[in-house]
Amino acid sequence: MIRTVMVVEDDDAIRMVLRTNLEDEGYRVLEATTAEQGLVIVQDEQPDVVLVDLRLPGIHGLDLVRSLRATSQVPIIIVTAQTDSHDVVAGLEAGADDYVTKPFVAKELMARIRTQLRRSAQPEEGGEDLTCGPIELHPDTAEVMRNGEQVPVSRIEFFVLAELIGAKGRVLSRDHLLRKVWGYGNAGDGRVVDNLIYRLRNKIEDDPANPELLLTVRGFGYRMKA
Amino acid sequence: MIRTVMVVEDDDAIRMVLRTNLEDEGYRVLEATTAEQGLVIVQDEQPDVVLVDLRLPGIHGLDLVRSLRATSQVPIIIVTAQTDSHDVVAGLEAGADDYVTKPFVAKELMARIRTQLRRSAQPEEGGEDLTCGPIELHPDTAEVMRNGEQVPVSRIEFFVLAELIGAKGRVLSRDHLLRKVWGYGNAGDGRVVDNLIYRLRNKIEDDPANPELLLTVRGFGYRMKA
DNA sequence: GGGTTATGTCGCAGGAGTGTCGCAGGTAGG
DNA sequence: CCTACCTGCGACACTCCTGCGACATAACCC
Repeated sequence: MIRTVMVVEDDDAIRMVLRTNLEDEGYRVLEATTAEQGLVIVQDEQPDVVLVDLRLPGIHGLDLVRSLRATSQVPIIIVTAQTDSHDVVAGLEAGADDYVTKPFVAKELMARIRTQLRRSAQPEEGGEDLTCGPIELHPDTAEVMRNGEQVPVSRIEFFVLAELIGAKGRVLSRDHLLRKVWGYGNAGDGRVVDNLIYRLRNKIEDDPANPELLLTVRGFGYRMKA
Repeated sequence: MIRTVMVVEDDDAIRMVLRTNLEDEGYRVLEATTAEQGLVIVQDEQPDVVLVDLRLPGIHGLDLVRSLRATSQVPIIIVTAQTDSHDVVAGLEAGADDYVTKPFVAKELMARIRTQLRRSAQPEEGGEDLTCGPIELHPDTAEVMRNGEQVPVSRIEFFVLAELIGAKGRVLSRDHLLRKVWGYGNAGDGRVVDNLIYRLRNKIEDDPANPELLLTVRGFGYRMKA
C-alpha cells in the first residue's frame, strides 16, 4: 500500500531533500509552499501524514496545524528550526503529533513518519473489498484475480486498478490518476495513463477493444463499470 | 490484554526501533533515557517487562537492575553491546532474567519478551503454528523441518522465515523485513534481503530457481505460499 | 463532410527489479 | 591459532516494466 506524505515547506532546497528521501522510502509525495495551498491539497488528497514547516510565508504554520486538526485526524509532524523551539510547544498543543528540528537527520524523520503511520493505521479497515464484476483485488498478496484466476499485473497497474475500483464507478481524470499513482512530480506525458489503461484492458477485459469493465469517459477520464 | 514494555535506552535511534517493533507487536511502550528516569517510571507505571541498556549516562544500567530487583519482580532483559559481555554476567547475577547483545535481531528480542511474559503470567497464546506446506518451524528449538527432516538455517534466516510464515501469505516488503528482522542499524542495502531469500530458497525449495513456497511479488516484496 | 481533438494501438529502448554467485571480514567454537 | 560458517556487499545477467513516440481510429464541432 502506497502511503502519501504531504510536505508544506517554502524552502525549495529543503523540500527537494524531503521529496527525495520520502520517495526513496516508497512514499508518494505532495508538496505545498504555503499554508493555504497545503490546506487545499490536504482536503483534496487526504494524505497519510503531513509535514509542516512553522516558518511559512503568509499564514504561519501554527495556524495551519490548527486548521488541519480542526477538520482532520491526519498525523502532523512539525519540521522547524531550533530557534523556533518555543513554537514547538505551541505546535504540539495545537494538535501536532511530533516534531523534528532542522537541521534534521533524514533517517530519523523517516522513522518518525513510520511511527505516525503505524499509529494511525490502527483504526484502519485493512481489507476493503476491492472487487468489480469478475475482477478481484487482494491487497495482502498484491494479486489480481479474474474469474478466480490470477492475472499477472505490474506494480503500477495494480495501483491504478485499485484506485479505479476504489472509486466505485466514479470517473477519475488522468490528472487524478497521475497524482494518486505516479505522484505529484511526474507531470510528464499524460498519455502514460492511456497506455497503462490499454495494457490493463488487455489483461482484464474479454475483448480489450470493446471494454466492458474499464470504461472511457471521453473528455474526463476513466471509470470502472459500477 | 495489553502488555506494557519499558525501554531504558539513551540512544535515540535504537529506542525508536524498539518502540516501532514493540508497538507492532501490540505492546504499550514506555521510554526512559536515564536510570533515574527509568526507576521512577517503573514504580509509577508497573510495566510487564523492562529492557535495560547497560551503557547509560550517569548511573550505570547494572545499578538500575539492582534497584529494580530490590523492589520489584518485573522481568528484566538486558540489551547491551557485545563489548560489555563481562557486565552481562554481573547483570544476570544482579537479577536480570535474560539479555540480548547489540546488534540484535529484533524478532529474537520480541520472542524473548514473549518468553518473559509467559513466565510471569499465565494466559499467553504464544505458540502459534508456524508451518507452511512441508516447512515447519519450531520456535523453541530454532529448528526448521522440511518434510520432517531438519534443515540447518542460520539465525537470521530463521527469523525471516518466521516473519514470512507468520504473515500467512501476505506480501512483506523488503523494508518491512529489514525493520522487523534486522531491526537495528540496517544501513541500507536492501539487497541484503534478496540475498537472504536466495539462500533460504536454496535450503527449503525443491527447485530454488522455481520457488513454490517462498514467492517473489515483483515490485512489492516476498510472500509465502498461502 | 472536413477539420480537429481525444483516445486506441503497438513497437521499442532504456531502465528498474530481481536472481545468482563469489568474495572477504567477522564471529563462534575448537 | 585455526577452521568453519555466517553475513553483508558488489558485480553481472536476465527479465520485465514503462515511458515515449508514431500512427490509426473514433468522437466531436462546425
